[in-house]
Amino acid sequence: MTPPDQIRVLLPLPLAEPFTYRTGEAGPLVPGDIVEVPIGNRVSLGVVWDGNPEPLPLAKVKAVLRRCEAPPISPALRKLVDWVAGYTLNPTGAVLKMCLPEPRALVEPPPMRQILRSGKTIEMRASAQRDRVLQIVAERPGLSPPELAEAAAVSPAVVRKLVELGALQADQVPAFRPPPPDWRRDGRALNATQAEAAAGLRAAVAARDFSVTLLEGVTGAGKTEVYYEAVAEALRAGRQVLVLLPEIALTQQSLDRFEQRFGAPAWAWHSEMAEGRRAATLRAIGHGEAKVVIGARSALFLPYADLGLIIVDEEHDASYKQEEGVIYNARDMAVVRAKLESIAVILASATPSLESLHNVARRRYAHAVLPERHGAATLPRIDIVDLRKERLPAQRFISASLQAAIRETMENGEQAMLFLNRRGYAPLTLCGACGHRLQCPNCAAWLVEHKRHGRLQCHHCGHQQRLPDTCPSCGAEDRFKACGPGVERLAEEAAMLFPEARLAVMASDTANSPQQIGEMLTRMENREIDILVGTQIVAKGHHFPLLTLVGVIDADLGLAGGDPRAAERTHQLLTQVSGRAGRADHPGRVLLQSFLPEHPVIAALSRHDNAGFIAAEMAERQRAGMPPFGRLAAIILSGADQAQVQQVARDLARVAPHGPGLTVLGPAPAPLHYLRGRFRERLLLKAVREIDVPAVLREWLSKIRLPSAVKRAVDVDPYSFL
DNA sequence: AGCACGCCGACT
DNA sequence: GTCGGCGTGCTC
Repeated sequence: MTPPDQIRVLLPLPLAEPFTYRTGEAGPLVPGDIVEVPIGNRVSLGVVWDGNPEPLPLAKVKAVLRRCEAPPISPALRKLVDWVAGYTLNPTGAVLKMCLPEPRALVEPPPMRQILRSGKTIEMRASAQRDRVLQIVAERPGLSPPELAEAAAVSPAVVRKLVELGALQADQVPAFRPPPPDWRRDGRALNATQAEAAAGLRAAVAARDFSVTLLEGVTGAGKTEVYYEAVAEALRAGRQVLVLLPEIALTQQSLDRFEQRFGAPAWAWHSEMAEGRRAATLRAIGHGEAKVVIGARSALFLPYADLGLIIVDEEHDASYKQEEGVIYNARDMAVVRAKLESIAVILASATPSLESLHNVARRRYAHAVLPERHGAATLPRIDIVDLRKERLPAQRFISASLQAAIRETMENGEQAMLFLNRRGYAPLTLCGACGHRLQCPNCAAWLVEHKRHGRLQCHHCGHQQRLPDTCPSCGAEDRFKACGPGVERLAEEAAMLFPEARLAVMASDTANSPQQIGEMLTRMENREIDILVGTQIVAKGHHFPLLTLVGVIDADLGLAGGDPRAAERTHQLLTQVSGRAGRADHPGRVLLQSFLPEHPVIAALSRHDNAGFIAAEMAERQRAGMPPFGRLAAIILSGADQAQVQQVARDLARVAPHGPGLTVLGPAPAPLHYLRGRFRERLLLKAVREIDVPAVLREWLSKIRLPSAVKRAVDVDPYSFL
C-alpha cells in the first residue's frame, strides 16, 4: 500500500497519468486543490487528482511545495478531463492544460491597474516630450502609462523613464470590473412560437439537470432572442453561462448584442486575446465573477465556478472541430460537459448537423423549431445559373445573369454580396511558358497569390514568399498566369463591371480581428458599401437590412473531392449564405452559379427542400453505416521520411482489429499527403454504434511501438470521411 | 511542454 | 582543440 501522505497530482504537461507527491508541509490536500510542485529542476502548478497513487520508490517521491489560494478544480471538470483524455486518446495532462491555459492567473492576486500622477520635482534634462507628459498628467491624473503615452503622443519609453526618475508617481488600484448583466431587463417581444420555445428552454435551465435542446430556426427566426431567455433564467439563479461561437469573427457583434439585451458586457474568450486580458478573464471565470462568457471552442474547458448553461451557436459548424493537439469537437464535448455538470445545453442552428437531428429522432435531444421569419420578410428566391448553358469568357467569373441582377439591385439602391469561399487572388499560379505550378516547399499544396500583400502564401503552413520575377523551372520572365478566382480577383472583376460601385472584400486575412470585422459590418449597415465580396466569413451570423442579392460564384466548390460529407457541408454553407439575402420588407434573391444544377445539393437548395435533402442524406448515411449511424476514427501517421511513415502505416494495418461491425480502411495518403515538411498516411476505423471505439483504438495502438521520428495523431469522430 | 544529455560541423 | 546544432528521453 502507498503511504497515506502520498497523493496524485496532475500536471498540465503531456503526461498520461498524474504523478505521485508527498503532502509535505502543504498540509491536508483534497482532490481539486491547485498546488505548486517541483518537476525536474523547475516548479509547476498541478491539480490534486482523484484516486490512490501507484507505489513508487520513496526516493523518487518529492513533496508538494504549497497549496495555492485558488478556487479548486471541480469534480465535474476533473471527470471531464479524464473522460476527454480517454475518448480522444490523449495524455490526461494535455487535456488539463486546456483547463488552465494561463496557469498563474488563478493563483495570482486580483489584477491591479497602474495609474499615474505628478511626482517629485527633480533635476532632469528637459525635452518637449517630457514637458508634454508632465503637463497632461497635471491636468488629468489617473491615466495608465499606455494611456498617458498615447495622450501625449510620446513612446511608452518616455513615460517609463519619468516614472523611474520619480517625476511621475505610480499607484496601484484595483482593475476595472464590469457590472453583472441584468436578467430583469426585458428582451424583445416574442411571438407565440418563440415564446413557447423560450419557456421550454427556461424550464430546462431551471430543472438543474442534464438536458440537450436543439434550437432550430431559419436565419432571422429569432434564435438568439429565444436563447437569451434561457441565459436570463441561468443568471436569475446566479449561475454562469457559456455561449460558444464557431469563429472569433462573430464574437464582437455577439458581445454588442448581449450588452444591448442585458445592459452589461459579457466576457469574451478566444485565442487571439492578449495574455493579460486572458489571465484576467480566466480569473474572473474561476471566481465566478464572469457571469456570461462568449467564446470560441477553447472556452469550453475553462474552470467555471458555477456553470449553469451552455449554448452552442451554429452547432453544425466545422470550426468547432479542433484539428491539432488534442483533437476534439467542442459541440460534442459541450454535451459531455453538460452531462457531467448536470446542466442544460442548447444547440442552435439554422441548418442542424445530421448528428443532432439524429439525436432528436432518437429522442435523446429535445427539439424547438422556430419556423417563420421574424417580421414580414420571406425566404429569398433561389435561382440557378447553369454555367454549361451560359458560358463564361476565359478568366471571368461573373455571368451575364448575375451581372444583370447586380445592376438591378444597385439601381434599386440595395446591396449585393458575392460569395466565393477562396481567399486571395487566385488559387493557382502557373508559368505560361512551361506550365510550372508554384507550389509550397513544405506542403503538397499550391501557393495562393495575395495581391494586396504582393506575396504568395501557403494556406496550410503559413509559408510566404514574393512572386518571383522568373519561372523557377524554365527561367521565363514575367510569364506567370493566375488560374481560377479568389475573392481579390472577383472584386477586381466586379470593380471593372461596376466602376461606380463601392466595393469591399471580407476574408479572414482582410478582417481578422473582431474589431476589424465589426467595422466592416458597420460600414455595410451604414450603406457605405454597395457590393461586398467575401469568403465564408460573410456567410454566418450578420443581418444586413438592405442586402437583397447574394451571388454564389461557384456553388459546386465544396462538392469536389468525393468526401461523402461534402454534400452536407455545402448544403449548410449555401443555406447560410442564402439566408443573408432579404430582410425586413425587402424580398431577397440568390443566384447560384453551377455546372451541376442536377446535383442533389443544388437542386434541393433551389426548391427550398431542406427536409427532402436531409432525408435523402440520412438514408444514404444509414445505408453506408456512416455517422450518425456508425462511428469513425482516423489515425494519422506523419514523419519527414516518407518510406518510414509508409512502413509504420503498413505495420499498423497488419495488426488492425477485426470482428463483426469493424472495418479498417487504408493506409492511404492523408488528404494533404505532405504538410509542414512531413509526409502523412491515414488509416480509418469504421465501427457500428455499439462498439467502444476508443477502447478498440487503445488495444490496437498498443501493439506497435512507434519510432520516435514518426508521430501519431488520433482523430475520433473525424469531420472528413475520406 | 521544458530541459538535459549526447553526438557531429565551423570557429576563437 | 571548443561552441553549439537539435534528436532522444525523462520528469513523481
